[in-house]
Amino acid sequence: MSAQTAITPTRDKDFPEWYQQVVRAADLAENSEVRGCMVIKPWGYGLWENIQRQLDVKFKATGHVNAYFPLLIPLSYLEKEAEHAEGFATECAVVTHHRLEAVKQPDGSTKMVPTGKLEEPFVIRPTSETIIGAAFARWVQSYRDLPLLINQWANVMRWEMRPRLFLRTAEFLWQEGHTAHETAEEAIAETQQMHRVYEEFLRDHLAIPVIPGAKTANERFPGALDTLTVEAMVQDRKAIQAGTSHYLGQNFAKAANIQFLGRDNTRQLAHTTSWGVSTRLIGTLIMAHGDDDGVVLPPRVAPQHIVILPVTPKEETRQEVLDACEALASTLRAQSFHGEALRVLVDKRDIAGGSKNWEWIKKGVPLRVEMGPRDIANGSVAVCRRDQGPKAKEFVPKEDFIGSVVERLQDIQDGLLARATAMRDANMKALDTLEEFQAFFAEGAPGGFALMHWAGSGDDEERLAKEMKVTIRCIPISEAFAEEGKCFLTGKPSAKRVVFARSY
RNA sequence: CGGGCUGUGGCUCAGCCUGGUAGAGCGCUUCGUUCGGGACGAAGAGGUCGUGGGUUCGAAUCCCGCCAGCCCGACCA
Repeated sequence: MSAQTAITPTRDKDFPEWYQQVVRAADLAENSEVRGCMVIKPWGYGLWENIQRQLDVKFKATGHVNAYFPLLIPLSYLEKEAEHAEGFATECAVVTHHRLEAVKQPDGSTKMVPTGKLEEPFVIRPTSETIIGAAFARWVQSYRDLPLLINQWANVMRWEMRPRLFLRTAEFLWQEGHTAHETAEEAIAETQQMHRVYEEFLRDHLAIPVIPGAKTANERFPGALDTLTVEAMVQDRKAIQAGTSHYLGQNFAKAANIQFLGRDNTRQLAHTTSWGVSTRLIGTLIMAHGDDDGVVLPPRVAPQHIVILPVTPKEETRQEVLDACEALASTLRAQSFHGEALRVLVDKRDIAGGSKNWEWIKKGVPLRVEMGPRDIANGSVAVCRRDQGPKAKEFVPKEDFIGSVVERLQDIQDGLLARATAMRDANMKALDTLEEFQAFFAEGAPGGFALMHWAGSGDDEERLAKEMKVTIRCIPISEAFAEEGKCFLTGKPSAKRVVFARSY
């Protein structure tokens, strides 16, 4: 009965299957009866709430405010920006009716039949550029109305062919920032600022190192002039786009007619941006830090920082132990970690201690604290860290633990980032020739991020994507990638290396 | 939208070829023994066998339609 690892198969054996098992074992989410749509369970949603709250603080700190726009977009709005419309056309859910009629069947059952066909169908938003653009057009009259810095927390729907929990679902939760500016320079600066916010959030909150960079024209958001991305590497060495920030130029302003009277008394089009991250961050988090015993959560976003497990071997001392655990929890909750009160749960459920312990291992709680009669007598607690083995346990004086708990959490947070960074760096290589490139991504090879000199065309890029399933993840912003060289495919001069990888 | 596969208690699946009216493991409930620990034993609850039709005395099992899901391609946060 005792398995080596809590999750089978292990990451090495079958990474995609491991991922699915982890999502289930950690009780994060499940597939629903609606195709491609997931039920996010409390543990997974708690994670999202923390991500949401902490990002929201950063958005507010950079001058943005939240608003909410309709779920349904008039079909005609999507026809205004051709490139954008084409980009999303194949994955739109369309609302065509507005009422149902109950029709009695011969067998006595009732069938609901849609009636009330709509003159103009609505599209369930795949993203909200068009409808927010329409609002912006009403709100902006003068350069004095700019910039307009709006964010929306919402659900969107993209009828994906192949859904996977958190990574690609038909409906998903996200935030979409939409801003309008007087000048291109300001809009570009905004795009870059939010790109940095994402980079920092991934690094400091999710403990995931990313490579910030720009997408190539092929990979750009439909309708954007420039798409910035933060690319993370997860444990199967594939890349995942964790956040994007788009400079939209005047394309959407033109489509939505966002005009204003400028300082020089001329009518001008606004310069807009949009930027977003989604529940995909949770999938990224799982794949970046998870191990063969389940999820490993960075303390900053964990729904619970600490779970206290009362050890109650004897009925006589049971109440005493529970009281002591509650008292410890209260003491801990008075402390804070990065400005948030410590989240501490006392798991009083009357189930076998071992399975209870394993449940929290699988859920990835950063610290587990056991306290039983012996600990109370000794004034100690048993502390287990999720970033160490499931059996690793340290007995420490209770007062010492209380005094060091914040430090311990930060140590776990830092350790996860260090581990993820080491993993990424170990699988990132600068290569120079086509042969090296092919060997790097050959079947059976470990793969990873290949840093290549590139001066090829969009068609060259597409061919590589088709033939080798490898794409340019980004053209890094960092000067660390800058150096003179020759394109590995065309031999043309190149001033910077780009990141090639397989991706999610 | 093309190619392959699958739909059986909460979960994973067996049974289908060779029709006779439903099984296992896990999970769940109760009791007992354990218990700093993903325990053991016993008893028990739980199933229109995706759906509609056909063949048959009789269908989870054979035939046809439909629906849903999974995997492989094109698309994607």
